[in-house]
Amino acid sequence: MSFPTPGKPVRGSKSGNHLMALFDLLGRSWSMGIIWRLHEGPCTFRALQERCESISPSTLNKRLKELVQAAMIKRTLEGYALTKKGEEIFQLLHPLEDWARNWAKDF
Amino acid sequence: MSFPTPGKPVRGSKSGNHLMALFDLLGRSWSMGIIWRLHEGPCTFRALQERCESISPSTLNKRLKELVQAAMIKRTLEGYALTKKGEEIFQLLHPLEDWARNWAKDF
DNA sequence: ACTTTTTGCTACTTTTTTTGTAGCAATGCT
DNA sequence: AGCATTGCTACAAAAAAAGTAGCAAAAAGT
Repeated sequence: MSFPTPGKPVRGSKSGNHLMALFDLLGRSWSMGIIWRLHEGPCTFRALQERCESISPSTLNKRLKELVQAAMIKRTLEGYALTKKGEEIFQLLHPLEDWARNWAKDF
Repeated sequence: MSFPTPGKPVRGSKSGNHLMALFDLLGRSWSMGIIWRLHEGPCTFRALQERCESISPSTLNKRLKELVQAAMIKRTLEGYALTKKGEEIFQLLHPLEDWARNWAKDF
């Protein structure tokens, strides 16, 4: 199993532009949700599945493998956890929360 | 055609948590890429298709309709363009570019 | 006014992703 | 030993995305 690798063709860039590779990775179902939920703390596969409310084990497994390969998630004695890079991505996504709150008002 | 609406069930939240709705929307293929490319300036459907390098018209059309409904994109005399909200989202995504550059070094 | 080009799609089929459900092997607890 | 929990895998079904062709409307050119 592979993940959208910078330097290889990805969605949005035949030459594998790094940003497009990142968009391809984060733009898969549940990617951002998993990172978000994992930030609450390391946890087991099954617990993570529950945090996500409705993810199937097959999808969770696939996404986890990709994110591990992409160095955003690692396995620890306490289960799956964000790496330093994963934590950084979380911090970059963080501002979306407030923005989304505001955005939601219009619906 | 509908988009992940805050307040209604979305991927990651049965109650439609606004952030999960946003993740659902942005986490569809090409969503972030389209926003990114549109920031270069308003343009026509066909031109946007070329900016995206490899998007199919059916997917582009679907994504555009969703993003228009989500108030991130509007139609103008010059073609499709980011709205104020779309521009804000772009600004929030912007830091990902530098991060991705760095991340890419490890592959 | 009429031809040509460009534009914004739609229609349709194929391929890929995601979902949903069942369940099994490994580990740990009692 | 027996039972519960964990981390998955297998498989089928549904949904999303890709790929290709082409048409109707508008714009541009002559």
